[in-house]
Order: sequence, then C-alpha cells, then structure tokens
Amino acid sequence: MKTADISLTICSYTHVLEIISNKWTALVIYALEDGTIRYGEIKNRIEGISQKMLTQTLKQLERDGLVSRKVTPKVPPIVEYTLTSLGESLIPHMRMLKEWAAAHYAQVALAREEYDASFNQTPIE
Amino acid sequence: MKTADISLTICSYTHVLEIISNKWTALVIYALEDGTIRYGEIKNRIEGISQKMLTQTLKQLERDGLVSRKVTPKVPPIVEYTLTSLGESLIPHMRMLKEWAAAHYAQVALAREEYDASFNQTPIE
DNA sequence: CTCCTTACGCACCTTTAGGTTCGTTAACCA
DNA sequence: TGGTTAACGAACCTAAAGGTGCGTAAGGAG
Repeated sequence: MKTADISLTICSYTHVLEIISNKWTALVIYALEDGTIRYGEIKNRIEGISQKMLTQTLKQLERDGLVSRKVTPKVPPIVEYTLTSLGESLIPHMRMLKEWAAAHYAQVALAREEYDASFNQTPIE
Repeated sequence: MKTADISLTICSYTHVLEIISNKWTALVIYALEDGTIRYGEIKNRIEGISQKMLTQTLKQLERDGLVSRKVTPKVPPIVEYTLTSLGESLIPHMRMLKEWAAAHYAQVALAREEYDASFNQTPIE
C-alpha cells in the first residue's frame, strides 16, 4: 500500500490554480492577450467587473510576474498593462483548457442535470 | 471602442475553472489517473485531505460526469471510483497546465518575493 | 460481548473571496 | 466656479468555501 504521495502544498496543480483560479483572473488574462491595454479598456471589455475587482486582479497578476504595469503620471492618469513573457508562456496552456470546455462543457451541464434529476424525482411509484 | 465582449457567465475559462478550481479537485483527479481506486486509497494518497472534503469533492466530480462511482454493498462497504471518458479527456489538458507550473512556478515565486520586498523596505535612506 | 472496519451524512464554526460604497487627485473644459 | 475624468485605496458587509467533530451501519475478529 502506498503512503500519501500527493501533497497539496507541493503539487504543481495547486500552484497553477493558485495563480489562475480566482474569479476574474482568467478573463483579465484573456483581455490582455491582444497586447498592451489600458485599465479602463479592460474594464469595458469585461462585462460586470467592478473597479475594485479589476484593480485587485491586476495587482495579483503583477505580483505573480505575469503582467507588467506602466504608469504615465498625467491627470487623469494613464495606466497600461501588458503580459510579460512569463504571462505569455501560460497562454497556450490556458487556451487548451478553454478549448476543452468549449467542446465538452455541454456534456458536463447535461451530467449535472441528470444527477440532480435523480434526486428530485419521487422514488416511490 | 469595443463594448464588453468578455462575459463571465459565457466564457469557457469560467466553465473549466468552475469544474477544477476547488481546493482538492485537481489532486483527486490526479489520484484517479492510474485507474479505478477505492475511497480509502484516495484518502491515503492525498496528504491532509479530510473525509468530508474527499467525499464532497468526489460527489461534485460525479455530478459533473467526470468520475463514476461503483458501490459494493458489503460491510464494511467498498466504494470504487473511476474516471469516465469525459474525465479522461480532460487529463492531457490539465497535464499541460501542470507542466507549465513545474517549469515556471519558481519564477512566479521569485516575482512575488521581489514584489513584496519592494514594499517592506524603508524607502527613506 | 465488544471493538474495529469503511464510507459516508449532518451540524456547526471559521476563514476567505468577493462585492458595494465612498473618498482622493489635479488637470481640463464650459 | 464647479463638474468631469482615470485609476485607484480604504472601510465595511455578505456569501461561499473549507474544516472539525460526531453519529451510523452491520459483519468479522478477538
């Protein structure tokens, strides 16, 4: 019998997910794929994101070294964001995940419906 | 100027992450990669997972159609879990992410240290 | 007769993520 | 003179995720 060989703190799965699994992170990266873009422009492109959440997400991405931030100190300020090479290196891998979802998410949604239905029906004839 | 073209509820990124981004989910899928495995065996392989969390994670995976569950009603019970073909189709994509982390996470960790250090130092000479 | 086993469910509590609202800066324009 | 702008920070609140501990079935070992 094996002993515990899968560790939460060491496993690379945990590491990637720690980076990209926040609610808005993947969407912000997605918005940055096209190249340098201003704060306000990102906000316009992502439906429903609040200023706080966008700022927070960008700050985290900057801290992780995936995004670089360039401030032009004018009034009103101009702040531009760009993917770093590290950030760009993640793109193709994320795209694969996205493609999987595009191809299979309907199947997942169906499985959920069936699973839920099997509880909501009355089992007694 | 573009209008919001990235939607949280529609984007495939959200969909995948909704499936795999829970704390233990990726690790459980990882434990299932080798084939059919019993509940207790998964628990042994994943360091620090509690019974409740494992049960909850497996149930969610079953609901999503990624894992199938087979109960042998003996006492004590035998419950075996296997990846479905849908679950298996996700494996290579996740593996890519894992490999990215294995190759680049050190860089991310370094970026974080630098970022944090730039705040903790006293800026006044 | 009692304890151990496996794979849970249930009730409760804590921690974290996410969200809302308000204030701030200073140049520009009417 | 005073409203608008872009990109935030800070305070506060709510919801959801995660964690701890207890109870349970029923057969076999001692």
